[in-house]
Amino acid sequence: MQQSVLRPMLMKLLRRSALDEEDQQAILSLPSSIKTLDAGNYIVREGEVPTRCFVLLEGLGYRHKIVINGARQIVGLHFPGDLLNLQSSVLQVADENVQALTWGKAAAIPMEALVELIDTRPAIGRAVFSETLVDASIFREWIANVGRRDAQARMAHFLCELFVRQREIGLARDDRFPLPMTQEQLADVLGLTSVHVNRTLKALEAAGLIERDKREVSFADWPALVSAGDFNPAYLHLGAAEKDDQKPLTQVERTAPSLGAAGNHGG
Amino acid sequence: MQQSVLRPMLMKLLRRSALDEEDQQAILSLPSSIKTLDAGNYIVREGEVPTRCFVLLEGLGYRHKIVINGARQIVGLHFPGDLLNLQSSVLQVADENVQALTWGKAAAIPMEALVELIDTRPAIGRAVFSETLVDASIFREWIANVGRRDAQARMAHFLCELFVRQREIGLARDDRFPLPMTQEQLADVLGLTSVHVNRTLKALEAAGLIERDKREVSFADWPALVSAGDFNPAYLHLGAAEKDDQKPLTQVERTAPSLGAAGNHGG
DNA sequence: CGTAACTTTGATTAGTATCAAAAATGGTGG
DNA sequence: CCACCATTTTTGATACTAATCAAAGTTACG
Repeated sequence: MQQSVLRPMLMKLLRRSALDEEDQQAILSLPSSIKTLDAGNYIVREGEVPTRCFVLLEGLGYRHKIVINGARQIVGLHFPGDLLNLQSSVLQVADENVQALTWGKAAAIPMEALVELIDTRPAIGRAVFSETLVDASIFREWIANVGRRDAQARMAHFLCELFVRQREIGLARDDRFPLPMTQEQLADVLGLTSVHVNRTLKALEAAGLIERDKREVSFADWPALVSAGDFNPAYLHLGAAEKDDQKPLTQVERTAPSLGAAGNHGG
Repeated sequence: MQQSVLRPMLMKLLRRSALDEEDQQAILSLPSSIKTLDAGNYIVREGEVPTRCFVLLEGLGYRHKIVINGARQIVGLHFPGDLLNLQSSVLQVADENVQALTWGKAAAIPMEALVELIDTRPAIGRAVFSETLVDASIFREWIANVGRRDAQARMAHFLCELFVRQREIGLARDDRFPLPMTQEQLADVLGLTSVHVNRTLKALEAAGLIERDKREVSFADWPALVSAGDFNPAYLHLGAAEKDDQKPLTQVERTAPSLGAAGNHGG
C-alpha cells in the first residue's frame, strides 16, 4: 500500500492537532499521485485554475509574486508536509506562483477527495484550518520583517525562522542548518538586492553571529542571533515540538509599548 | 430579536459564499454582546488568550506588530463584517494587536458557539475558511507591496486596495473614498516614515493621480492610479460584487516573466 | 576542463530616513 | 463663538541605507 507517501502531511498536522486513528487513516488513504520536482519547477502558476491539491513531500518550495517592473517577491517558504495550493483550490484561481526551491517530491490529491475529507471529518477540518491560520501568522510577521527591520535584522530574523522551521521537521542539527537558496532568492525573500544580501551576510559573519559553509549556516550564539533578528517564535505557533529537550528558543525581553490614544475595550 | 446586529458578518460571508436560509439564521442567531469602540481602543492585545471572538460591525480596525526598536508595522486592515481574532482563537494566543482605527462597534461571540457552528455546518465552515484564505492572500500582496514597490507605487497600490475594499461594502462612492488614518498610520502600513508619506501623497497629487480633501481621497483617472500602483485586484478574490455595473477594475497588461530554471511540473 | 551560475568586491547614486521647526487643523472649555 | 492646546500636516536641510552598475573571483556541473 502506498499510504505512506502522505505521511509528511499527517506528521505536519499531528504536530499541532490531535487526530484519532480513524482520521489519520483517512488522511493516509487519500488518493494521490507523485511528482518528482527539480529545482525551479513550477507547482502552481499565477492565473491557473487548479483541479488538484499539491502536498510537498520532500524538498523545499517557495511562493512568489512578480511586480510590474519585473521584480520578484518571495512571499512564503514551504517544507515537507505543507499543502501548496489550498488557497487557489478553494478560491478557484491562483494569484501567485509556487516553485520548487530544491529537488523534491510532491503529491497531487484530487480536490474533491480533500474537500470531502475536510467536510466529513471536523477534526481534520480544524487541523487544516489551524495550519492555514499559522501560515497567515507567518505572512504577517514577514510584512513586519520587510516593512520595519533593517537589512541585518531582517536577515537574522529570517535565518532564525528558517532554523526553527527546519528543526521542527528534523532538517536542522543543533546549531547548523541548510540554507538552500541563492543570494538572489534570499534577496527576493527579504526585499533587498542580491548585492546587499551578500554584504549583509558578511556583516553578520563579521559580527560573529553566523558562520557559513557552502549552503549551510551555523551559529555559535543563538540568543545573540535571536536578539539581532528581534525573533520571537510565538508567531510560528509551534506545538509540542517546542519543548525543553530542544535548543531553547529564548528571546530578548519584549515589552508592548502602549501606542496612541490607547484605552481598553473593556466596558 | 437582536439577530440583526451580526448582519455585517453574514453579509460579508454571502459576498463570497452561498449559504442557505438555515445557515444564515444560524449565524444571525449567534449569541453576542456589543461593544462600542473609540478610535485607538484595543480589541486584541499581543499575548492575550481570548475567550471570545470579535466581529467588527461598524468602523474600521487595524492589526499591528511592534518590532524591537519600537517601530510599528500595521499588518492588516479590517472592515465591518470581519472576524478580528479567529487566529488567536484557534491558536490560543494572539501574536499581534488589533485596534480600532475609527469609532465603531464590535460584537463579542463566545468562542464555543462559533466553533460549534463551524463544526456542525460545513457550508459555514467553508465560508469562514474562504475568508481566512482571502485574508492570507491579502497579507501576501502586502509583503510584495512593502518588499518590492517604491514609495509611490506602494501608496498608490494601497489606495487602490482601500477604495476597492470600501466600495465592496458601500463605504466608497464612485471616485471618492474615505482615508480615515493619519499619515503616521499610513506610514506604518507602508513601511515608510510619516514624513515620506506626506511627500509621497503630495507627489501623487502633483502627478494628477489623486486629490485630497481632509481625510478623503478622490481620483480622476482610475486606470492611471491602478497602473501607478501595479494594482491587480485578483488577490482580493472579490466575489460577484466585482461586476460590470461597478467601476471597471481594469489593470494594466501583466505578463508573467519566466524566471530562473523554469520548466513545468507536468510529467 | 570548460562554461554557466553564483558570490564577492568596488565605486557611485538614488531613495528614504532623520532631525527640526513651522503651519494647519480639530477639538474643548470658557 | 472664540481662544487655546494637542495633534497632524507640511516644509527644509542633511545623513545614511540600500540600490545600481560594473567586473573580478569562485563554485558547481556536464
